[in-house]
Amino acid sequence: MTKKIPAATVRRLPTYLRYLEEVGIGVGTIGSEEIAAATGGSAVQVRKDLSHLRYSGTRGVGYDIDLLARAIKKALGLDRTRRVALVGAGNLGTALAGYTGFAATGFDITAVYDKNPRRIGALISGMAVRNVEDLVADARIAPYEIGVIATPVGAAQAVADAMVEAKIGAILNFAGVTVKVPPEVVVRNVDLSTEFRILSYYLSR
Amino acid sequence: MTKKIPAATVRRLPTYLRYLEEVGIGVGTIGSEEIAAATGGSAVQVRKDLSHLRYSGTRGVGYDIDLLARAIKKALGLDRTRRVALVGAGNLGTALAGYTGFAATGFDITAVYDKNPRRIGALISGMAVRNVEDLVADARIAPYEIGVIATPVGAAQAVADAMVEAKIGAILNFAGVTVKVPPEVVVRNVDLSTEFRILSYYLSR
DNA sequence: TAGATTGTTAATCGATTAACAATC
DNA sequence: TAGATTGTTAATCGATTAACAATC
Repeated sequence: MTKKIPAATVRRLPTYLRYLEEVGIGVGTIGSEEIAAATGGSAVQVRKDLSHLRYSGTRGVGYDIDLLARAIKKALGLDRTRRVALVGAGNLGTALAGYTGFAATGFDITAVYDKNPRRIGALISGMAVRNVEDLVADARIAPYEIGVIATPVGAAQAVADAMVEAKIGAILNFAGVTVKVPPEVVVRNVDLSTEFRILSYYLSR
Repeated sequence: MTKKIPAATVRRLPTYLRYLEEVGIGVGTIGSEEIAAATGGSAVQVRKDLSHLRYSGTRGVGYDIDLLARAIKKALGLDRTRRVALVGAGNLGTALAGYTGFAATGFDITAVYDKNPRRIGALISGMAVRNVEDLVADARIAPYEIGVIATPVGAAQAVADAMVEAKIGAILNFAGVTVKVPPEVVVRNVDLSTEFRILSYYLSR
């Protein structure tokens, strides 16, 4: 177990990494000023964030892009592939299943599930949609680490329960409703209407 | 201009409101304890958050659901409809355009844009996809307040530039890359790979 | 009045920023 | 050595929590 990284830093490290991947790994060095400009933060904050990593930059020079990217990956546990189960084969699920791009490597969406018989068996990104009732049994054979909920509101809690039963440790919930899970399961919620409403507040001032 | 609400509170108010809408407006009162349980926070935090509103609860009783919902809506500027322009008519854009549900009322996705000639003219949720080059001119006739970027990485900055030129004040960016906009434009970023990577950190400890 | 529950003040905790030391 | 840039310490700021007063 490595040293704990502050939550705010954990949220920003992926953005830094994404930028490093964009400029291209193995292309020399980069300064905190450039990373900050590209990711919308301040240079001090970038340096403070990066100070939690095992790797340090070189004063007067900057950070070696390759080594920095590796250090961030290591710190975020991105040095291994994680199996992902996606539940919900509607428009959103289809969009998520088709998600590629360099930043998505390391997350292997192994199967897509749905409960609608019309969708079960259909092909999405080359995968035949499976019955959500098979999720727990499938996980016994090959465990999932991450579950993605891309169902309508009404189905979300049942899906979360199944994911917990399948011993999934982290859930990404797009369903627009808070799901209840045991405290050891990590949940992140992404909801369009919540985002709109937050923006609305800042528009109105 | 009303009193400023702390950023952390602004992020949570939509979740409270969503829950109130779920239990049903006009059904009596509700306690901070129940709101906390349903939204995954603590009761003190709920009360502290709600103390920023114009409306106060009743000691010994709780909050009137109807009045509380109204007060949150008012505070978030949800007492009016906002026009939304969605750019990117792929899987994700289609999913977002089809988003409905009570929480989405008040955000009127008026038009969907794309730059791919094959998609222009196609129907998405009853709207004919328009050429993204028309965005600025369209906005001159009827302004948009919010822009949603649902394009691939490569197109995102150009779309953001067009949105700024169209005088859009708030952007919801699903493109997985940080876009540069003037400081008065509010941007929120939603990115699948970033979410996966954050979850990865918590899985690895 | 007693019980329930909100609202506020102060303390603690965590995050950001300023200032500057370190060192390539 | 001088210039550039990182890394750290301390100060400030903002968010959360504890304790309790207020009041229905």
